[in-house]
Amino acid sequence: MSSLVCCCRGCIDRGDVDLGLTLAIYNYGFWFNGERGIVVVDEDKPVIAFIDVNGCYSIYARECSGCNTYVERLEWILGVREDLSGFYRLASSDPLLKMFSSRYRGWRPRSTSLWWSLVIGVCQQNASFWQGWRMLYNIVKLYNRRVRVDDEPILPPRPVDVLENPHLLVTAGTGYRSDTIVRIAKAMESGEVNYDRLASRSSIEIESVLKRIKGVGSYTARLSLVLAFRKYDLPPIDRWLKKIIAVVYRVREEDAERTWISRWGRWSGLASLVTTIALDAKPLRKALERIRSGKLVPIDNGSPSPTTLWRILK
DNA sequence: TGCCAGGCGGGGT
DNA sequence: ACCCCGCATGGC
Repeated sequence: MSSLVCCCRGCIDRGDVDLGLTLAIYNYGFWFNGERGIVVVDEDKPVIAFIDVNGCYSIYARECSGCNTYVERLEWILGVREDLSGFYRLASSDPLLKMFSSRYRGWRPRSTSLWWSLVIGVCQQNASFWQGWRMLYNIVKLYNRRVRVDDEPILPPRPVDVLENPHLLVTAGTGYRSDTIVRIAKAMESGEVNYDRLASRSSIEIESVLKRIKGVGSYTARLSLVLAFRKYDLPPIDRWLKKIIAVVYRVREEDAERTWISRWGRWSGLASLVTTIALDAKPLRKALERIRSGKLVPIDNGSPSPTTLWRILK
């Protein structure tokens, strides 16, 4: 287990970003407790940040040479410099997302590593929201990668951890998806897929490279564009969202993607993610009921959803 | 019990 | 370019 030392403390200028929302949504209790979040700044070294909802952070690493870089990366992960005014301008007149966008304006997507975004996508394949996030939770808990800071926080497994003990993926309930996760781990380890090399390329190019991994299709690759690259021009559209688009905008399902992109433009991928939050990632049937009754913001009745996950799975 | 769920690839036409 | 099926698993 790595022992980490505190490299730097400070407070970021969070502007109008609501770090409470940003840290809470789509997160687990071991990485956010309502006051303070743990952000993995660099999975490999590793570098982690503790950050309070007020923006004050401390960054831990094995050695402290690159502290300014770490702070910049922390800000990028939290999206505090990201200008979403274009998205909100469109959302303010959108029948599906205007309610969410006016009440959750301070939220930003929280980025993950490329590796972890792909694992997230694979766990969502052909499964419900709850099943997928439960799998992901099991993976983190079973690999139990820890670093030595006062309370030994848990980190996601690295590709190498998964390759050392691939069978734990099955124990985690990923079923046939485990082979895909292993292939992703190999592609990352061999350098065949590399974040820094991809980051400067276009979304279409990144998608096509990621799709070379068997088991990674459009949906998973595009979810990575959103979560790992903060590129939103190619939206992840699964059968859930496709159906919702068809109903809300009264188009044929085959026209759903075109409709979505022409409506949201460079914000399409963000709009996809926001839709899942606004509808509490309910299964299709219930999501459509929610739309019919106009309940287009998260409802906290204690049941599992992107906004309540952190209070349930700890 | 049997069916479905926020995909995907492979095999058919 | 389609259509269709199977796929591990867990929830209902």
